[in-house]
Amino acid sequence: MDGDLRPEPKGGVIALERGLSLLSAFGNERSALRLTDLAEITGLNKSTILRLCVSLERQGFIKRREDGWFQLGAALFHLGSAYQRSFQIVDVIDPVMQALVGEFKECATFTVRDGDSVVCLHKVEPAQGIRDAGSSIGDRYDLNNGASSQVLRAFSGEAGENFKQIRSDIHATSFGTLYPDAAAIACPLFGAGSELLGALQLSGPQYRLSEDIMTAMKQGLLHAVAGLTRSLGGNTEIYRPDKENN
Amino acid sequence: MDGDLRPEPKGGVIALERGLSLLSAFGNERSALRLTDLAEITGLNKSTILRLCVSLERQGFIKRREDGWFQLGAALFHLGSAYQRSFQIVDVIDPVMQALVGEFKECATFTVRDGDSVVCLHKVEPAQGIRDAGSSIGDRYDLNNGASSQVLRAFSGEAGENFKQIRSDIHATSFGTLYPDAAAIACPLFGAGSELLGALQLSGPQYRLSEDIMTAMKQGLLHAVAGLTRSLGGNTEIYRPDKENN
DNA sequence: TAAATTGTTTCATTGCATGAAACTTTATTT
DNA sequence: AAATAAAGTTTCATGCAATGAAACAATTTA
Repeated sequence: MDGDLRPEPKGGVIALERGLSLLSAFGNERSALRLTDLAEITGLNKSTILRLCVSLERQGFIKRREDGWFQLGAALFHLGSAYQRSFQIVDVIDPVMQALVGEFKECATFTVRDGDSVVCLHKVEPAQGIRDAGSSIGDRYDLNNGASSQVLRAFSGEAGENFKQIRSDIHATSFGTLYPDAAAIACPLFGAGSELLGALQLSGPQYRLSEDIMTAMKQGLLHAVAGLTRSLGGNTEIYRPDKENN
Repeated sequence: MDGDLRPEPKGGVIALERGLSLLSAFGNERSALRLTDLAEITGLNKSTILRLCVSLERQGFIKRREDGWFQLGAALFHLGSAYQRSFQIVDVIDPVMQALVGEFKECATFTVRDGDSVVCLHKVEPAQGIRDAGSSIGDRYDLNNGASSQVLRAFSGEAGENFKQIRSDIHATSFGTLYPDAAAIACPLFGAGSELLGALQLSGPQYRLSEDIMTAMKQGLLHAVAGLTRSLGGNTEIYRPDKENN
């Protein structure tokens, strides 16, 4: 990073992007940063950072602790929650996910597609013990080969034999794709207009997920999704395995 | 609003604050806004908004749909989640809150103080039925007279007879304070350094919360909090009803 | 005590954010 | 369908405000 994030294509406001880059500096694990850290990460001049932070703090996007460390502000949490709430689905699927987790004692995640990335909108974890600690709420990563990503890609109409297969199976599985000893199974959730809303996934350590259990999970997921689709006003019989963008 | 949000005190970056004000425009219920809406709410010139939005979108803080409507972007959700995660407590208290909700079939909320406002960091709702639909995750409001606020104020050392009482009771109740037919009971949660972390609250419709039940809830809460305080490395006997800032 | 690191303030320079105006597109009214 | 209104977009001259080097203060390390 060289702090030279002047809008490449054109248009845009440099000062704003610099301010946003300060916020994004917190996105990776570190929950508190010092002025110097921010300068290193963003490549901005310290004077500039200080000035930008005055504005960020005034609007609640950042908070400077008494010891001088910077932290994210409550405004972000507020807006982040608003973002999640804008997908009204979450409230509806939460109980269903709770039930699935209760039944299978494995993690359930609900992800949506956002461009070429995946956002984990919701996650329900089993009470305790070894579990999939992969993606957690709020995570955002590029589409990959995990079960959920596969589903999201397949039902966005991506071309390819495997995606065709996933569309006709109405589910995808993955074994050790992202984490060597994890396995997952996912299926799509459709809304009223038969449009893809997201992917519902169950995942856990491979050694616990025998073929029998995976089959049971598949049925559990498909059943759950059928119920959801119905309560979301969609038609349960809308899978069109042949639809494919080219 | 007149769009004239030039930094009052001094310092700060106008362009940045304008950009942030665009984000904040979504904070109140409306999950999608048109250009004109944004112009009305923020008082900014449409050209300016468009330019700012280029940057906001480039960094994922906003998303413009194909139909031209603006929505919050995934980056906010990501950072909002990071904010929540920075309070490591949430993971620890969630199972406890789940248990409380399971036992009493009423809503549990965990709130923290942020300056003169309260942020709802976590909420667990009973499976179904009538329930407290008051504050939900991500909400942020001024300190008020609800049970949680009272607790947060009392254990921040606020002066006053009632706060003194709350400190010695180690809990506060409220009946119809915020919503005419709701009632709530809350108690403080302390961390390792005996510092106030936040308030844990149970709330529901008054008609269901008889005196007996409130007593049971009080015991449930105090028991839960004692366990939490222990697992957070704190001393269970740290309540100092006499400590008071003046 | 010196040296190094981090945080803060100032200020002259000019880069870039700005908004009016002109224009296109979409909706609403007649 | 024509006329009108409303919403969205692009352009560009102007001057305001964002900038970063430098000087300074406050800390930490040697």
